[in-house]
Amino acid sequence: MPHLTAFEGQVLKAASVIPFGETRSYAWVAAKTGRPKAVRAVGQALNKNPFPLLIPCHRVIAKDGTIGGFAFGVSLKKKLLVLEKEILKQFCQK
DNA sequence: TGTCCGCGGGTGT
DNA sequence: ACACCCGCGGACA
Repeated sequence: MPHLTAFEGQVLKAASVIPFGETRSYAWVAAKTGRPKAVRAVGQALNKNPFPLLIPCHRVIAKDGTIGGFAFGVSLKKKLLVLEKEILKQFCQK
């Protein structure tokens, strides 16, 4: 747990709470941190993404549903979202 | 849709 | 203290 600022901690915390197969907006995360207008700062925090494997940062997308960006590539982010969606579907069927 | 501006926090200088 | 970066959001045309 490298030196994270309080704000970054809040962001990561909020992001880690996002349920599997679901998505939230940057504004949503920002609201969770108590800084509703700090959406850009949220993006920066997620971009740094100290724990890519622990934080579902790919579940955080823009409010209009578009992918803002992703540290490992937007295409991968899309794939991950689709993949989770598919997996979730499998669980519902079986 | 496309453009523009305000926004908060982190980091470098 | 200042400037610049950033995975945004909302307003407006």
